Amino acid sequence: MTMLAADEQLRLLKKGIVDLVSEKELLHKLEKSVKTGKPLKIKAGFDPSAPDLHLGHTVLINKMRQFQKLGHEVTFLIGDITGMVGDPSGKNETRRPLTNEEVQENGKTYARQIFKLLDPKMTIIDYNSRWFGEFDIFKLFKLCGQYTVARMLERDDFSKRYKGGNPISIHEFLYPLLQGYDSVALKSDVELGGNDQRFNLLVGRDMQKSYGQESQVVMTVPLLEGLDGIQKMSKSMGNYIGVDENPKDMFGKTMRLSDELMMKYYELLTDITVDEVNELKQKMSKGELNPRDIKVNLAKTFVERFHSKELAEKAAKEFTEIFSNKGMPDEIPEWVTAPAQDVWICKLMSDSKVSMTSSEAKRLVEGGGVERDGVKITDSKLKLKLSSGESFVLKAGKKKFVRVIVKG
RNA sequence: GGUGAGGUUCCCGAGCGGUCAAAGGGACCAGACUGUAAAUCUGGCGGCUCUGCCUUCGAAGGUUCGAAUCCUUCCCUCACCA
Repeated sequence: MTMLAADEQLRLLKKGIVDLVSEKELLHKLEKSVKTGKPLKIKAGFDPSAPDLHLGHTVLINKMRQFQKLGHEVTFLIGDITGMVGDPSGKNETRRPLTNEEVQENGKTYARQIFKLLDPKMTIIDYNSRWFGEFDIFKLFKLCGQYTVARMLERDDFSKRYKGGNPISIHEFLYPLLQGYDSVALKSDVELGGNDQRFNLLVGRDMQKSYGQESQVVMTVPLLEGLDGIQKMSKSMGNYIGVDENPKDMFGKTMRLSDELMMKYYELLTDITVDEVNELKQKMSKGELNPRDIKVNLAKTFVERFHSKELAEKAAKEFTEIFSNKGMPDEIPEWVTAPAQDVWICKLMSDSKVSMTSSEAKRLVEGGGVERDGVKITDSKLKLKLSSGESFVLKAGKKKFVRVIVKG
């Protein structure tokens, strides 16, 4: 493969990033790579315990792909050892070590997801247990000796917790060191990460220097805000769109974004240019375009990227059915029960899984959120008679449906 | 090791012997409104065989007719001192 000129590569890579430490070093590395024909080693680390990628990760993965397209060697590093520590992000406990099988399993899950975006032939998947597995106490001493407590406390998260009187366990200090050592083990030229990883990535630079290597270039990408528009997108916050999610949810969740957030998603997650984004914004404020249509388009883009064009169309159609035309989805889960007298509506709802508990069901009914075949139910004490052969649709809130079928 | 302050329902945080399933805020759910939203307003927000019953206020015991509230021991966190 013939490589693009170094300055041209740099120009492309600089797009859509937050930090670059440092541009000069990156240019230098690129020049050397072009001259020798040797690709740069690009590293990005991932947590093994939650192998579900969401759109937030894809910002980073897109950047990896960009490097890949330019001919560089991308390593998708699964931190199966660092994962036991957990990145210090609040109250952390040492996590249970994953078994070998679990690590393998999660690795496969990751692979399936990233290869929707990355080229399988050009991506290396590695595990940091490969070098930490045989790390002994002496090596650990040496590693710990490379850094000081004061420097560790520079990390925003640590200093906040420390000042705020919140606990910090010693092992949490280890996390940045271990992550930094990963760069030493991989001899990485560039490490990519989310903006919140800045500190850890910079430690990697120091570590490499301590171990006699040239420091890696650090590049961070913006953190994607979650569906709430406040917190960053994460699985634990529940404000995410997963790349593995079914078309219906992926579409629905996108449609629930605020207009403002929608534009951010356009900027960070699609290929359209800044100018085009601005044009869309203008047309919307002038009323030439309906924001809803722009959002539908975004939702389709996502479903298309992670599933297929057909499924994107289907999801769009179904969405319009349910919400705009107040219809019902094509596929409603079915729940079969035996004929009975005096079945309490709330019990029926909890049994058929349309609500978690009967108390919750009661609240839903009293709040006017329950319909039976399109007719609102208002009496939370309602008893139903279920006779054989009967079937009807229960709707709880906007999104939950169940078709009750009486058999027997 | 010493001294002081703490651990309350998903989170923050009030309560400090009965009127406490526990104020207030956030998150969340539902209804109204809309363009699917957001914002706003309204209601809800432990469970159940639901005008009652059961479980919950770090853990275990105890005092009391009655404890989140008092006592004892233990566990955990923070601050200052060593």
